[in-house]
Order: sequence, then C-alpha cells, then structure tokens
Amino acid sequence: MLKVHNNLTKQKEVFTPIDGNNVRLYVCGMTVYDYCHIGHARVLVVFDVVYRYLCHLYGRDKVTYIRNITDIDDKIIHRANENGEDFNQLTARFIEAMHVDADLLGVLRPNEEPRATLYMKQIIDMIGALVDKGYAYAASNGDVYYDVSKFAPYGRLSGKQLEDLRAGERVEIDASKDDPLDFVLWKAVKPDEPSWDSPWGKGRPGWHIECSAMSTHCLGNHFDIHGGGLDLQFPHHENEIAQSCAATGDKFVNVWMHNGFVRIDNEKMSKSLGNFFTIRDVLARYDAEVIRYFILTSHYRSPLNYSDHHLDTAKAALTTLYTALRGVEAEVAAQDNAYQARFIAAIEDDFNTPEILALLFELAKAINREKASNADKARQYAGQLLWMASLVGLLQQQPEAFLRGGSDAVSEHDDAIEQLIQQRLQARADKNWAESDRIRDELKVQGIVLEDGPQGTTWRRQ
RNA sequence: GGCUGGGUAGCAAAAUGGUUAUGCGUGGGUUUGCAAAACCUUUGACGCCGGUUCGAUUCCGGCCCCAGCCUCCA
Repeated sequence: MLKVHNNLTKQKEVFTPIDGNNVRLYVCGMTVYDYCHIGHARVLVVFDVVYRYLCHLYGRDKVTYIRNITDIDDKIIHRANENGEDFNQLTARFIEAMHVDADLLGVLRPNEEPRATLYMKQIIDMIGALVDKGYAYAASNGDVYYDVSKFAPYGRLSGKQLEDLRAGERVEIDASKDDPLDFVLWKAVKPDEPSWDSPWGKGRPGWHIECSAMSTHCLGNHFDIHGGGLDLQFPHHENEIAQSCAATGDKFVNVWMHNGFVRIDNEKMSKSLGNFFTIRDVLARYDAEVIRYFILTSHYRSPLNYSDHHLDTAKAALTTLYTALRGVEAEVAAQDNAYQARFIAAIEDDFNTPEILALLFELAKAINREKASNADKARQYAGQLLWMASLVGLLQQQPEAFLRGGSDAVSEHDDAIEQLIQQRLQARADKNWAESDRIRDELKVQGIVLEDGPQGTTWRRQ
C-alpha cells in the first residue's frame, strides 16, 4: 500500500487513484529564462521517482504525467529585452537546455509539457468563467483580479488565515485591488511587452492561472497528485486551488506533494539570492548519476545541503555499488525475496529513498561476499540490486563505463592505459616490483587506479 | 509578528517505546610482492528541562536553536 504525505492534510495517507485506469500527476515545472540549477534538479528527480513507482504499480500506460513550462512572465520578458531577442527565441533555447539536463539526470519525459503561451484560449476561458461567476473582477487599470474573499477555504493548503496575511508586514498595497490579497489573473499590456487579445483588452496571464488552466485541461477538473517545490505552496498552489475550484465547481486535487529545498551554507539555493549552481556547472565536474544519487540521499521533504564534499561522498558511494556489480552477470530478479519486500516497504512509505540506498549497499555487500565462492548467488543478488536501483533510476550504466569515467573518456587514452597495464603485467611476471610500482604510480598521477585481482588487473578513474 | 518543518554519532542520513540502520571517515585484522578493492571487526548518536511508562532518541508539555513561507522563486 503506497502511502504519501499529503500536504493538504499534513498526514501520510494511503494513495488511492480517483480512477484506477488513469493515474494523473501534475508537477509545476520551470520558468525558462535561464539554465536549471540543482534545486530544479531536485524537483525533476524527486518526481521522476514518484512517476517511476506509479508506473510500476499501475502500468506505464495508465499513468499520465504532466509537467508544465512557464514560457511567459516578467523575468522572461526582462531577460529577452536585456538580450535584445524575441522572448520565444529565449524560451526555446532554455527549454532545449532543460531537456538535455533532465535526460542526463535519467529523468523520464512526462507525457506532456504544456506551455502557457500555447494555452491562451483555455486561460482566457477560465478567467472568463471566474468573472462570470463573480470570483474575479476587472479593475480600473485593465488588470483582472481574483477576489480572495469570495473563496472561503482560501489558505487551507498553506495553513494561513486571511487575517494573518493582512496583518503581515510584507503585503504589497496596490490601489487598483479591492483587497491587497487579491491576485492578478490577467495583466494589462505595458509598452514593449508581448500581449494577447482578451475580453479585457490586450495583455497576458498572471502566473497562477496558467497551471489551473493547463492541469485541468490535460488531466480533468479533479486529479490525483499535484507536486512542486515547497516554495510554491503559497501563494502559487493556494491560488491554483482557489481558481480551479471556483471556475470548475469541482474538487481540484487529492494529494499535494512538495519537495524541500536545496541549501547552500544552510541557506536556500535560489535564483534571487544568486547562490545557485546550475546543473551544467556541476556536470562539468561530476557524472550526472552522482547528482541523482546525491539528491536521493535525503528524504524528498527534508532540506538537502549542497557541497562538493557531499558530491564526493555520493561519487564514492556509487563507486562502491558499481564495483560490486563489476564482472557479475546479473540474473533476472526472482519475485518475492526479502530484499524486494523491504524495498517496497521503503518506497511505499512516502518514497523513503535513504532507506532504499541502505538496501542497495546491503545487496552490494552480499554480492561481494558471494562473488568468489558462489557465483550463482552473486548473480541473483546483482539482479535484485539492479531491479530496485532501476526503480529509482540508479545504476543504469555499465559498471566499467561508470568506473572508467563514462562516455567522456577518450578511448585513445584508454588504449595507452591498457598498454601500460600490459607492461606492468610483464614487470610483475618478472618480479620487477620497482618497475611495476613505477607504472602504477605514473597512472596514479593521472587519476587512474589499478586493482590487481584474481582475474587480472582492472582500472578505474578516481 | 503569524504560519510550516526540523534539531541523530567526525560528516551525511533513516527507522524505532526495550533488539545492527546505511554510506563516507577513524582504529585493528584477513587478503596482496607492496598496494588498491573486498571481507571481518572497532569506534560510536539521539538539542535542553520536566512528565507518562517497568523502560523513551522514539509519546506528551515547556524551553533553546536552525531553516522556510507570509514578495518573484523548484
């Protein structure tokens, strides 16, 4: 029984699809005006694990995964103007970059990636419905606002009371709003801004409405899971609930899931603070799987501290796992084994990935123990290890490829290494230990580690 | 100020009312020409103060500290 922490009720609940034949998941994706950073990588990976497991449980053809792309907003317009380019050109570039990064991280593609600019009709229709039903009003400045006071449950998701929000010191005062807490659905066009026609004049949608329009259009008014970063809980998701429920008259989402932040020096990594590393920055120094592993070392709702030291640890951990798998032909995993049962218990307990990683190591140790004496048993353990690792998107490379530095490694250099190893094997046969050690040290300086085993000498990149 | 989370050994990070987390690191051993890898073993922790209990890191209360949201943000 899969149990998921529902942020709407603040409780772990048994997950039951609304319709067992169509499990529906929506995740708030990226605003595409820059490269994705490690915080974005976390959302991608966390919900990739959710998606993979839902597919495992219900069948891939029964799970619909939608992850939107925000391709029009203030920052995009600003950046495009800065660059002196059309905003569509800017967003196209960063959508492409996002796909490259996500693919490298082993993130499966969602079924659809709806974009705000391609959903103008649905967005305008929804705003129209809200105006017609009296939940929204056109203001004197040409903007259309959502009247927060009309939606009684407002604040339920974030645990906020309207009174408390009003008492807060940071609520902006805007003369054209009836209430400072009202939020914008349609922004009237300003000079040098892209705009679309609407019943309220030229303009563009507010941020929140696009997700209400796209999620309900792609998945129906009422769907199973809505996810995103914790910073979206308020106001973004709170506003989505208000808009969607008011516009459709139906219940919106059953389960809300939010992942915790990536931190640097105990502070949230964010674009506004400028303390972020892009996925590309990190990929220049670490294999993408190291990033994925690092993200899975902490539970998805906990904070995750970013540092080189932690990435080094993640790399060492993956090296251990791949070393265990090296030279072992995995057997198809038998159903119903003790490790599998523990894996299921862990992942079904609100996606407890740290517990799963612990299991991977127990299996790696089991493989190493049996490798020499009981090859059959080792192959079985390897099969079990790969079975559970694949469900969290790990250990998908060939062990040799990972240990030798992956596809970036220059093969001619690899040939040179092989030659030196042959020379060293001759020296060892001659019991010329000085020469043997000299070659090993020479390679060591280049970051190549040699390991002499019963089956011969193997090497890996440090 | 209001509202959320969290404080576990050198670092990272789970579970759990009484029994080994796990990884990296450290000490010892096996193995190796010497190493490396691997295996065995050692070291270890539950923010502070009370309460409940035969027994609490785990439940309850108070306190201290940290992070986040209340403004764009995954």
